[in-house]
Amino acid sequence: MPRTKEQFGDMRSNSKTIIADTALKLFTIEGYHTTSISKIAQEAGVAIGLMYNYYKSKEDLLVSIIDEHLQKMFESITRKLNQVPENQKIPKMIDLMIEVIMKESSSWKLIISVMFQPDVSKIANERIHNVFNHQEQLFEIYYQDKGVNNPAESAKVLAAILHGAILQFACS
Amino acid sequence: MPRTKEQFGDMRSNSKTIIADTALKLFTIEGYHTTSISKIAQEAGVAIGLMYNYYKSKEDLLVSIIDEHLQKMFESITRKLNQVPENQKIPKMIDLMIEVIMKESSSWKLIISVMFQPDVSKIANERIHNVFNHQEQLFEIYYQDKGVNNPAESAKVLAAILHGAILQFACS
Amino acid sequence: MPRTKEQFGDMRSNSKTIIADTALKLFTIEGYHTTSISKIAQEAGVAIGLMYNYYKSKEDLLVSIIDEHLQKMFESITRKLNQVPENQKIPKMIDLMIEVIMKESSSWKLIISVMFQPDVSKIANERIHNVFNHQEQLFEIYYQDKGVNNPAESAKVLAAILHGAILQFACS
Amino acid sequence: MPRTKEQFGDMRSNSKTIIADTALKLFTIEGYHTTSISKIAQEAGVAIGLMYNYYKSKEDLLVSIIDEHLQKMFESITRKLNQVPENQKIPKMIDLMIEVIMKESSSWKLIISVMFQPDVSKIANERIHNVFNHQEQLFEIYYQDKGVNNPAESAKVLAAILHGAILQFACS
DNA sequence: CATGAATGAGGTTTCATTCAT
DNA sequence: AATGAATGAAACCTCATTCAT
Repeated sequence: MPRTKEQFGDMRSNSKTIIADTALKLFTIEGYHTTSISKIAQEAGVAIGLMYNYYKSKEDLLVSIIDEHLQKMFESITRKLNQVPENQKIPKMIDLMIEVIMKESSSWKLIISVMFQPDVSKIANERIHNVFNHQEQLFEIYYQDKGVNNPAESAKVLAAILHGAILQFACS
Repeated sequence: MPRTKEQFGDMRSNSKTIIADTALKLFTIEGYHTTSISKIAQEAGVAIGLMYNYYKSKEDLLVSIIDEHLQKMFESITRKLNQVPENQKIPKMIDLMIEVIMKESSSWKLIISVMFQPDVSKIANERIHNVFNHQEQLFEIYYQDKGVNNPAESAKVLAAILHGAILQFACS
Repeated sequence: MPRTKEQFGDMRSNSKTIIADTALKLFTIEGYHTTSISKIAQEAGVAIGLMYNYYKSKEDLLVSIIDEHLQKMFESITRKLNQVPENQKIPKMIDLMIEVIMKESSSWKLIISVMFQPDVSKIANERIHNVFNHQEQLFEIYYQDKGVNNPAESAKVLAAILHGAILQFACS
Repeated sequence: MPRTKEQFGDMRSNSKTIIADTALKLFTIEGYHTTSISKIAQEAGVAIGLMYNYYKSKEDLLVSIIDEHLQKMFESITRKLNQVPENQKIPKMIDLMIEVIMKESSSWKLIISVMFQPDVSKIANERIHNVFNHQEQLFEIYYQDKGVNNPAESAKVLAAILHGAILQFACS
């Protein structure tokens, strides 16, 4: 009698999580290039080939991990921001970001480090920079609405401070 | 007429310099792992094997480049600090560091990026962190001498600010 | 009500037939090596593992398909040849072969292509060549009985023409 | 003292020839997919990686071998056809083709077999079919010039006979 | 009989390093 | 000092096959 759809779904979900978590850990500690697929498999206690049931390639694994974390963070933040009055959204957003980052610092260390590793993965790199650029734009709109003198410049400064702080934290 | 010893030395130092400069450029733009020795050789216009006349390995090349730049910076800074009264040495040091970094930003981008790339080279990584830790200690001594309340903490903060600024600059 | 033995047999034969037909189609279009078991299963709408209920291996699947078609052809031909006077058997055989091949050209394209693919399967390859060699021997006996001068040579020529024609047809 | 350009050129040429010849032999005997790169290297007496100094990939190796042989054949044929009166060019061309094929039968076995192996390499396959289609067009022009009734049809028949003959020969 | 996640041998490919000249 | 062909370990990746349910 074959397993049910649900049982198979659970198996997949479990394996995928184990692999992604192990990869995240090793990428963070050892770095992306020096972490081999077989090392991940060994550490995760699965066969080498299993990763390829869930991810197209090593790069796809990295990008997926990063995407998932970025998405999770922004989902959670966006949800919480709904209950905040318009003119306090940006300060609150900064608070929330730092909160999220502190709660899941290990995965964030990876994300931060990828930002400074041009050779890790151009794709992953672009994703992250897009996110940060997008944030700067949000800041600019915020400053425009507030009638600040030079919103673009102010947004740049705010983004620099925020991202600098994240960075300082993640690398401590 | 046979070449003089100096001319040989020049040639050597010439090829060596070209290789090191090319490597620095490529490491910074493309990253350490994605820059192959043959790419460096091609870009530098020399044979693949030539690098191994000057450096033991690819890692040694990286470490040497970094060491050289760190050393050059601290030599230059130390020299200039001799003419500065004791109690202004730290502020002056910070000025000088930023000045040096701005003048040779491309090499500093590499150094910074290596700091965040655990997989590039443990050795290079350690060197750099040693330098930054050493600097923190200097700050601590400075604050002790000044009779500041909590010199260790103050040194940490100063170092964080300085290194954060360097980082912000290097990654802009 | 429990299923009868026959119903089970039908189901088995159903899945088996679907798998074999799908495999034949894909092997012909895409080639043997580039057609994966999972592709066949997907296309056939069954689980990957099911194939192994019916066939020992991928190679066995191929050999079985080929064997089945060869056997079916010769059974059908032999049956029809019984009603033919002895001295017309060979010409009739040729007619029948061409008829069969034209009726099931797609499967024959596979068989032909396997003949020219040493790397597909040594076993399958040998089977097919045996069949063709066997046919040549039949021709030789036929020519001997007819008192032809050089029966071996004539048989070879006849076989070459026939098989050349089959080939030309199958690859058009 | 480094080797001269010429010495290096000879080395390259020798290695490339050894690899291509060995590959041709193995592809013909064992087939493309069942011949591994390491088998070729071993048989050729060189390191596994050497092939990649000369060819981009295994497929590129195959395509290059085929291209080279097709080109060599048509060059040689075209050269010889220059000295033949216009209205005898096609018959002469057929003679020459058969001559060339008989002289280098082993490489032609590979080419023929690739024609019937859709999974070997779509690229190689297309190249070969282009050549044969081109030839059919030449035949058509020839028949047009001769004022034959149905030149397209006649060309198709002539091509079929010629290529059938080549095939019969190559697979004997 | 049917399922598909899991396995791992074996393939292709890369590239730091060596070495004869 | 300089050359670049040759090496081969080790990486990534594929896919036929197994097996628990």
